[in-house]
Amino acid sequence: MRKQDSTNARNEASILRNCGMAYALNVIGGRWKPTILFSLLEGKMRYNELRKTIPGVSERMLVAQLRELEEHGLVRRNVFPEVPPRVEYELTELGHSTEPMLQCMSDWGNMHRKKEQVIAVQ
Amino acid sequence: MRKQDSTNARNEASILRNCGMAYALNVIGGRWKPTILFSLLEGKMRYNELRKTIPGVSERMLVAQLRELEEHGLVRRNVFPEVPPRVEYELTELGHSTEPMLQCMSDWGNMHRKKEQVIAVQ
DNA sequence: CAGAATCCAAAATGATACTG
DNA sequence: CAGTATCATTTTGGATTCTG
Repeated sequence: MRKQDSTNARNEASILRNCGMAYALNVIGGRWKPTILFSLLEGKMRYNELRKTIPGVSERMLVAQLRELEEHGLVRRNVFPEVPPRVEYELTELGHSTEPMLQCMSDWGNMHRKKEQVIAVQ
Repeated sequence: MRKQDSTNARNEASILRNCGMAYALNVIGGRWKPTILFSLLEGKMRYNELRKTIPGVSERMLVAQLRELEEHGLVRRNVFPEVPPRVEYELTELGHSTEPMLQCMSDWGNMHRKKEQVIAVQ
């Protein structure tokens, strides 16, 4: 087996290996989604309540990301027909299945950031 | 304790809870970094070899992301003084510490994508 | 080979004002 | 309250050419 062959085989293996990652990034990637999901792990929340847990997010972005999460089946949106309106967001079962992944990310961040720093998104 | 108080307390707790996440997103967030790191978990690689394991990445982006990962101390860049040049990238100890997090992401992706789909980045 | 430099297009994000 | 709509800005990405 020549060197070239083993290199190509390794590349193909890596590409395949990266599939799951690519899918995950597609669904929960981006600047806001992990934080949104992580907040919702605490339980259902109304729109403005959720927004307050995520410093720096704009209304536009929060709504857009919530819609994408809903499309991908991670988040359920409950609209109550009241005045003033009330909308609650909560994780679906699929949404809850991201917990280990999100917890890993959060743990890693807490482990490696300087203890004193309080990091806000961005 | 009024409702408002408990809501505020919950928000502050969530904001703090999100710090680690925010830090993690800052360091390994973005479209390419998780895939780059995940590929490098396989071992050190030369620039073009690494590029082949990540379909869709441009030279410009790959270099830029590698530089940022280097700045954050996750990746080491070894330049060999040869002609033609050889540059090898490998994870530092800090880089390796992302393995559980990356593995979680990849596992989640593999678990939930349709088994037949082969997902390329983007 | 491993990039740097340049130019441009497209997408993501932000700020603000407005509305059912 | 929970968004929309609009516009401005930033970031990201791609294509191409060039170089030690």
